[in-house]
Amino acid sequence: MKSGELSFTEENYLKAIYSLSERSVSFDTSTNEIAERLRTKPPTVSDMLKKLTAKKLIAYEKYKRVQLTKSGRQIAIQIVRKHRLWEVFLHSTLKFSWDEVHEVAEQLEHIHSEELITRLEKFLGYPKFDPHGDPIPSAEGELEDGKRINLSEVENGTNCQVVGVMDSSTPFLQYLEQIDIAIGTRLKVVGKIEFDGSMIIQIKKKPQFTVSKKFSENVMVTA
Amino acid sequence: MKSGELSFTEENYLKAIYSLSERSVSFDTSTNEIAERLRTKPPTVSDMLKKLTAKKLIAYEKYKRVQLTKSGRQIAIQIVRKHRLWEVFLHSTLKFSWDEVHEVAEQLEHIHSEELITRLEKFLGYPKFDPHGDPIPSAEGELEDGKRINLSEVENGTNCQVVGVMDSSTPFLQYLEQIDIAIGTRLKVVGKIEFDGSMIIQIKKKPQFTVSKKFSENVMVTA
DNA sequence: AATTAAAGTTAGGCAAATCTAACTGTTTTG
DNA sequence: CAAAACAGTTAGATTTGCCTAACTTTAATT
Repeated sequence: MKSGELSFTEENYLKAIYSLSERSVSFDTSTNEIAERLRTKPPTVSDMLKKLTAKKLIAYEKYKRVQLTKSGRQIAIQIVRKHRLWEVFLHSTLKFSWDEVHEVAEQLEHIHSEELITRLEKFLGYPKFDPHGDPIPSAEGELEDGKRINLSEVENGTNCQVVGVMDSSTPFLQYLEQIDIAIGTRLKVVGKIEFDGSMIIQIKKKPQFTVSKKFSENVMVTA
Repeated sequence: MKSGELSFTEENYLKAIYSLSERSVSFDTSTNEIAERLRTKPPTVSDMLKKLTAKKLIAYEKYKRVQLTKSGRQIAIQIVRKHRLWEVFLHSTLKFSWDEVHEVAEQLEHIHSEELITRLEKFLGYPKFDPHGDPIPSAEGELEDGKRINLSEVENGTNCQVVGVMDSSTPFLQYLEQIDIAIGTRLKVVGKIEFDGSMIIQIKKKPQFTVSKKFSENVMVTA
């Protein structure tokens, strides 16, 4: 391991602390939560927290809750970025299904090479969201949270990108597949029908088609 | 690490033993050679050799030389396979140069996922050689050593794939680039000129062109 | 063949990451 | 508010991979 680089394990701790903190009001988390997330035991976490404190990656005092420092968060975000870019690669390029990508991405996210990620991102066409619809941080760590809105709220003539669904029933997913819409699909709203809220949509240069209000209300997009 | 899976370190030892053995007449290697290859010290190697012996991955007796067992070699070959497929990915897909791919592939080769390699190989179009012209073992561990011959020896009307060069001077490499020939390029010999040994070549559906005998003698291909 | 040189192995130790068992602090609650 | 429950830490052991120093075996050389 090159000097300055973190170990696989340290990176996993930062990632866990990051994601647990994000889910909390006070942007912090606890020893036990981390232990549970990483399927390890609290004493192990206690040890690591001391180590990460020494490296100034977390702000932590005995018996208190844990928060990432600015540099700790920066590193965590870079790992998330790598994880999500690899997920896009696995899904879009290698045709893994949505649910198969995570495990492998967990390994790939720890590959150390700036250049690799830069080129991978370029190859993938600078995607903004992973196959689960979660946003991909930029190289600078910016989390563009292009507010996710309902397709039904998109204005006429606007381009948007599909980032998730509200309904994950089989019929709905099959319908999506049939009309060739998936996470990441970019589409344009070319018309709306006042009468019943139907929408006319265009994908790339394919023929336009119409979807119902019920449909568009179940698709999440970002501008 | 899932049970049965080898650690990063163990995999590196097998790979080192494999490549050092291949280069020897008796298909074996020594403690010191391994230590040097892995930039570690002989006692460390001694320890690991005991461990690998216990796992029946190597045939080894104290103070004697080391050989891989059948299963050890099988595993080593799979690692080589992964390494070379990743090299192709880095070079062909992500446009890394020939000399940049190795370091990153050293990390990627240890990702554990059969499915990943299966899909990666398919995506890459089942390449037979890596960017350095070394053969890629099949999923079954077969090392197709489609004898590398001189392009000048290829018969009229035969398809072949470029696997290496004899000359690596800048002018030659620049010429290769200019006429769009790289490692992995598939081409067809469509004619030969008796007079001076020139060759008429076709790549995919591009226009045919002629190369000199001096040129074709410096290109290695496989049938 | 005896001695030196080299190759290889033990012994003992260290650091990282993990565990269990026992202890200490904090929180909840009757 | 005291006691139980929970959360968190320390202590001490284990495993893996690595090291140096000292020893042993094999090989080379005079």
